[in-house]
Amino acid sequence: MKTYTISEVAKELNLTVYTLRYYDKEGLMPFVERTPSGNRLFKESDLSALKVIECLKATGMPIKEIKNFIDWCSEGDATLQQRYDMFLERKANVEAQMEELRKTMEVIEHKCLYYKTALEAGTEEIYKKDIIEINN
Amino acid sequence: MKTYTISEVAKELNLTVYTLRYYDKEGLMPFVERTPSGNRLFKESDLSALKVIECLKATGMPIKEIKNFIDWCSEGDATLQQRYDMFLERKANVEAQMEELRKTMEVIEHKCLYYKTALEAGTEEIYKKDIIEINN
DNA sequence: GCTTGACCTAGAGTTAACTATAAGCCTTAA
DNA sequence: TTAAGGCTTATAGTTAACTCTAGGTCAAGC
Repeated sequence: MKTYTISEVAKELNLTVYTLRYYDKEGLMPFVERTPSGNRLFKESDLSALKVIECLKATGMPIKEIKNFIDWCSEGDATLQQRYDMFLERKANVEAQMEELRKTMEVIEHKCLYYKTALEAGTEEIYKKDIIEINN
Repeated sequence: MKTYTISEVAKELNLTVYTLRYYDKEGLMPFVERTPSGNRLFKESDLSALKVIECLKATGMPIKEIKNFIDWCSEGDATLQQRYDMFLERKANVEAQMEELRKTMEVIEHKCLYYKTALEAGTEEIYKKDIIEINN
């Protein structure tokens, strides 16, 4: 069975070895085994789990909450409902973030137009008396 | 002309007065005037500018870079191109964030399904030998 | 056998973005 | 005229998520 060293995993997941050790210290990787001399030995399934952790991080979840999830995973079937609820909550959260980004994008695009027009005119003075722009 | 105190602005923009003073200290609000006794006095146009600042923050722009933009604004027409370029860059950045969120959402939705199925079965053992899940 | 390089831990340092405190100044209502 | 409430500054503290350093172990190649 193929295994990986910490620096291979770091490369693969675009993280640093510092970050991986930090995650371990925070209890995010209780599943990673060691060689007889104490080096971390990552399995394929550990890589998968780390990808899920990265995904949860991408939703904006703080590490302490990710740790709760990992703990639930270790507890087995008894925590299936909590974990399901957590992912539903994450889903709602990501939807809200997307909506916020869409609104942000609207303003940014408006500004792009604003500056495009100003650049063509050579000045933004044209907007200074423009009530519409003032409300943006 | 209607003006606002710092706490009115904080309420309006869902920020704290601490945050507003911090922004001021960081040079994000050189336009805000003062009363004779030294209190900040916000105009409508200051609120608009703060909303643009909030928008830039929502794109993930660090405060120091927002300060650069504010400085450019003070320098007038000579910096129109820089400001335009900056907004184009922000736009690309937000698009990338949206794409990343979409990918994240796919994984989260997959996980929601996973747990829904596991809950219905009462166990996640059904997945333990499932090669497909291991690669997620 | 000894050097090199990758790994280990514990713990200190960094950074961004707040968040709070202390001490003090105006204005206003009792 | 004095007490309260909202403002001011300077500065210290907090938090999350790293990021780095020091000092050490271990396995492989010369």
